[in-house]
Amino acid sequence: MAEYSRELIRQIEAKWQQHWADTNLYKVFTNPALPKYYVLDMFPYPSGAGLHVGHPLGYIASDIVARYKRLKGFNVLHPMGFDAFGLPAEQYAIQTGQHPAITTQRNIDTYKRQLKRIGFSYDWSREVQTCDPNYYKWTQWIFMQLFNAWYNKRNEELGKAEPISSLINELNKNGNRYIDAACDEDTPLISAEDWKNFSDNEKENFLQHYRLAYLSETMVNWCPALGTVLSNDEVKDGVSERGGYPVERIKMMQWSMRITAYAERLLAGLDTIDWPEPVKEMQRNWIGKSRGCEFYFTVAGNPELKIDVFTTRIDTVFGATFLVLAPEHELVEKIVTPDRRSDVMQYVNTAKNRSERERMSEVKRVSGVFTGAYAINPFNNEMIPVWIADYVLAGYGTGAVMAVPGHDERDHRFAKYFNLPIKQVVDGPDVQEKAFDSWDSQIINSGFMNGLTVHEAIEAGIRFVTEKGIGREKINYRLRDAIFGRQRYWGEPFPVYFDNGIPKLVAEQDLPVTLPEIDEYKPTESGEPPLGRAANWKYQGKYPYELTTMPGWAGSSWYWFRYMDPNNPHAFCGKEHEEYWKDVDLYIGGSEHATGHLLYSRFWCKALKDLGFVKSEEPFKKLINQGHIQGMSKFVYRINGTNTFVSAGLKDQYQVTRLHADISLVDGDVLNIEAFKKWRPDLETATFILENGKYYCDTEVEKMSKSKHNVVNPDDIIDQYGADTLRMYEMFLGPLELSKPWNTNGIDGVFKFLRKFWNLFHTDGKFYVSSEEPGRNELKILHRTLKKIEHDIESFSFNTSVSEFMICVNELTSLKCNKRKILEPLVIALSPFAPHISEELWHLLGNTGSVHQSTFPQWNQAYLTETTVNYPVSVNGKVRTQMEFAPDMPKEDIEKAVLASEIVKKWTEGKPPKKVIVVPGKIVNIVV
RNA sequence: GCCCGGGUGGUGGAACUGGUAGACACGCAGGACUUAAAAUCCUGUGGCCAGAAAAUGGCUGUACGGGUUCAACUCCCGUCCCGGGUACCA
Repeated sequence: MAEYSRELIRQIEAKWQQHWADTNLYKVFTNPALPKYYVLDMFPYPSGAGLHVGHPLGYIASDIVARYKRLKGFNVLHPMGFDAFGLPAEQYAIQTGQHPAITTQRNIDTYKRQLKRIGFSYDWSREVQTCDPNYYKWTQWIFMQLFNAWYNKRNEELGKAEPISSLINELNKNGNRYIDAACDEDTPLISAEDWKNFSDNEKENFLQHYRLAYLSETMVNWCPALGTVLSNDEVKDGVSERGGYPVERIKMMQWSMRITAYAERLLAGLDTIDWPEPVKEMQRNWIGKSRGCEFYFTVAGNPELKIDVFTTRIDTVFGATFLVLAPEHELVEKIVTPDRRSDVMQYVNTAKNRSERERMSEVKRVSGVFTGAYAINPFNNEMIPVWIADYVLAGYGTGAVMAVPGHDERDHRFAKYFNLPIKQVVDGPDVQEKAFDSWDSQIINSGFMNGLTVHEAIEAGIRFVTEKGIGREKINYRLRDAIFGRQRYWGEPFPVYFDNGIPKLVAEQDLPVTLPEIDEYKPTESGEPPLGRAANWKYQGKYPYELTTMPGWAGSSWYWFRYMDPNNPHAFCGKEHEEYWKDVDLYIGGSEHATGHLLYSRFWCKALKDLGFVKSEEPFKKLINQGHIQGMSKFVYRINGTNTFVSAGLKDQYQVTRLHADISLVDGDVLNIEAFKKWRPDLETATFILENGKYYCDTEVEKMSKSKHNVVNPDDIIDQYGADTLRMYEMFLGPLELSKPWNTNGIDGVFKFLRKFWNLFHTDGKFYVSSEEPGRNELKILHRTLKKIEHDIESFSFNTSVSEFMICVNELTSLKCNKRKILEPLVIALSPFAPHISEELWHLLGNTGSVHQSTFPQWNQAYLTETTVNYPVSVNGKVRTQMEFAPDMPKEDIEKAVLASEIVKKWTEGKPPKKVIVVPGKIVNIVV
């Protein structure tokens, strides 16, 4: 059994996977004596379709790093688990009545079976599942900590979360007069007396303005089809990301998370972590910090009515020719003049009822209405009209803007449409036809600002409003508080009950609040969430529980801590474990989580740190985004109204419908007609119009998904080539970060490489290695390879390490090298990439322990120094010849030798060189 | 529109802080082995040109147009195309 055959591979891989599991090879323990390294994959949602070849791409990379770090002496934490709450399982439950826990478990089993076949070095004893009550007990517990916390901006430089008790103390003493906290905009100012006189109900309502997890009436994205509320990032183009159902904006009592409290720290922290620049940039944009000025205009003839505006361009205030309020703005009612009232109210109503989708798709359409009121510009006392338009958003800034059509494109479009005046106040091209939006010009036509630069004028403007007492500098964020809940069954229940309408936390010893059984997974007839169906589901037998459940991101916002101490019944993570493992050294996952999971996780990590539960400010020190493996979809063409399919080249002659054909039915571009007919009952009677006796399909690169019938299952690749080939091939495909379509074109090359490697250890079909001393040449090959592999893994360039292995094996093969002293270190170096074949050869070499517990061989520069260096010699930048010189030969001598060369003389045509450049160890260039 | 990435042979891709472009692999072509095929092995393979052919040699070439430099896939300016993100954020 010496041939590296399919049968042998199957045996080797099964044998070692079993052995590794039996001996708990990858089990890891907290051990402060050893340096730690934490490599994490973004845990998957276990979908019913199983794993496809795209999933393992990142997992293979992280597994290579994990194994390599172990060989380098690190204590490596490399866990895997499942993000198991989610809508698909619930949708399936609604359709079939099957409990989502059952389907979820089944899917997890499939995933685990598939993952185990690839030979990952996960410590499965640390697996977490977010739907497991032992896990979500702690998700609930963290929610309780956030409910019991507020954000004190006076604590430390950028503020810090504190227990709610410190807020209550202060309220008892001084009311909220001296408090600077992250809280709702509409939080009233109260005295200690007011506070003490509040009823319990009033006290709780007041505290809700401050809690990090709080209940409030907010505008939410309600998706009637899914029966749930969606977060902003789950809505794409006005429809739900999952399913594509319409979404509307409605007001609803909702749990939210005060992530805005952390805006500044989330921003600042980005400079301390090694993440891809695009992801950091996305988070910066998402947080959307802008510095500006907030001040008010008074309403003409009604001086007690003040309209607050926010602007980043106070330097253009003399160019403001009208004000615009959001339709939802509370002052609209008060300022509208009687003659304009009916028009205004009509506009406000349509604007409010316009779905998000309409507003999105009509971004460029101008609409608005005049209120009849005028406001006074405090800078020049000019009266300017006040309008209402839905391009001003109620949720950002103050919900009102000063419109400067000369220097803002939206204001310009509006002014043009309604024929409002346009003033130029920044020096530059004429603004009547096009707004001029410049940050580095001079201010003109602007009273005391004349002659100042934009930046100087902004400072002057802020000073003006501050001194006049009508405004101040203001930092604004685009970031909104995160809605935390959904009207669904398959999620974590809140540890909350209602006592007289007041939300209260259950006692800690009553955790977890487990999901009750219900008869159907739909909302109740009265429109309550599914949990409303649970019979007699009351806290302590009398208090109603909160009926919504936590959103998808709850369980994933802290799971990396649970892996550190996964089975602890007394804490979400034991202190000693948390202090040892601290944070994730390497996190690999898709960039689609840039503004969701990765932002929420950073938020929870910071909050847990503030409250003293963990030590790290940032959860993930280094992040790599792996690219996506796309599918190659195949298409067939059915002639409309018939069951006849026409080959791709002839489709233009007919009216056809384009349909996906499963890729297993297509060989190259040629359809296997017999298999196609058996694919679905309706195709049995299909007829075909062929080209050259064959049916050709069209190909398109698309996302790999079940619905597109282009999924490649890793199991099939493993059946054919083995897990080691799959692993190395996925790495060989190209840089980890790149997205690429899956094709197996090159897989034979990788397979052949492994066989060649195997054959180095075998002579005439028998295992045989020689104990002869290796020659200089062999040692050079070995050490060059070790150096390159080490460098490539450290820089996450796995495709080039596979190439280097190939070069090495090609060279050793042509040298017929079978020397133990060369081959044994190579087995270790290869083991992170191809763990099974390496383990087998390691044992054939007579070793007893596992290769995965050996030590990565150290390369030695002494074997790599060359006796001569090959210099390319170029004349006027064109390489004309090669010359060998000793590595330490002085520049002058090289120059002389080069100029003496016949070939060089030929190219210089005897002319004296203008200049000779000698780059030591690199190149010689002669300029004539 | 704006913000990030990225454009290199027939294909996937390599090229360290500017220093021999196309490593490695696939595919393709030719050859060896074979009755034959598969498998395996060997040789060649960016394009154009010269050479009967080989050896060899020349020109050209990293999306396009400029520039900096002894030297540019790499740096700078402009244009085009592809991918991702974002979208009335005042």
